[in-house]
Amino acid sequence: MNINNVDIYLRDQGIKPSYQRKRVLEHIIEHHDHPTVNQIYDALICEIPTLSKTTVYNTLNLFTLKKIVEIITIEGTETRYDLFNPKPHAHFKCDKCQIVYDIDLDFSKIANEDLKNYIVKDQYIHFIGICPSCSKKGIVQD
Amino acid sequence: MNINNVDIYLRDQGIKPSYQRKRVLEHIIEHHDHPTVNQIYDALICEIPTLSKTTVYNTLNLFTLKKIVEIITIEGTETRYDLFNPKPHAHFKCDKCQIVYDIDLDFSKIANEDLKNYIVKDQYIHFIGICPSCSKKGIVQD
DNA sequence: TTCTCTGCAAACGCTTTGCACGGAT
DNA sequence: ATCCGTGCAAAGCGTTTGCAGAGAA
Repeated sequence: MNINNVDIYLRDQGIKPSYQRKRVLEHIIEHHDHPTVNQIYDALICEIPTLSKTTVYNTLNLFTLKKIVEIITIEGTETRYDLFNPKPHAHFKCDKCQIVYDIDLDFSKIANEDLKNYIVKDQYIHFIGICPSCSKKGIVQD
Repeated sequence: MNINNVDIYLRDQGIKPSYQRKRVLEHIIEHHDHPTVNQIYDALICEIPTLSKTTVYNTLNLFTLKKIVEIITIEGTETRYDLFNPKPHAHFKCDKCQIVYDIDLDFSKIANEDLKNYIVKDQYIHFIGICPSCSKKGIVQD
């Protein structure tokens, strides 16, 4: 997604562009690693010393409601966020570097016989393993 | 999976077949709806009034470690359990009846170009929607 | 003034941990 | 007597809620 002006973009979505909201959105735009609430909080607390986690939660819940971001559930314990992406795609989480990558993947190809009587509203695919960057580094798989 | 004698099966896995452990395993064998810890606890508390949730957690963690059961993460908040199934398959959760179904699905078909440099260790697919039983009942999709 | 965003503190739900009792070997 | 499974109570962790004060319109 291309958001040139965070201020105008938020206003267009009917959201008051407070400093905190703009910084959270900017962080998600600039970091494609699908950060958790804690990662966003830790990254912003330096420049916004008064920031509270509640505000990060409030903001992300608001953004999710407005379909600005989407929730990615990979491990049960951690809720990760990414810019909303209407294009079908999967996620890959690297065991080593913990980064979550987007993978282009056409879900329609996997629609099969066993699903034909089900009405599918949403579909989620994720992979766990070693990413190209980590396997190139020769880090041994355990 | 076919487990005729829970007692012998647990012993074969190197697990002492206590009454609680046998009942938890039997519940999972008899219920293919991928129950949560609470569902298992609620189902067993009637016949085992002294049962504690800690024991259910202990037992399921032990079973997971021994690859007797596996964890299914669909919504972030709820950890569901099923008998370990080495055969590749996906899950479908019905929005209406909340039941989680197994779907036969060959993951190899979705291995694609964008994944070719990734070393995939695990793969998870799940769908959300309306199951055949609920859509037959004419329950309207919202 | 009025509205609403922020952020502290407390509550909440799920899961794990510490520990003592009791049953099995 | 030793080992280990159980279950209570408390702690831990991520997230939500209640609420008062600050700031914007």
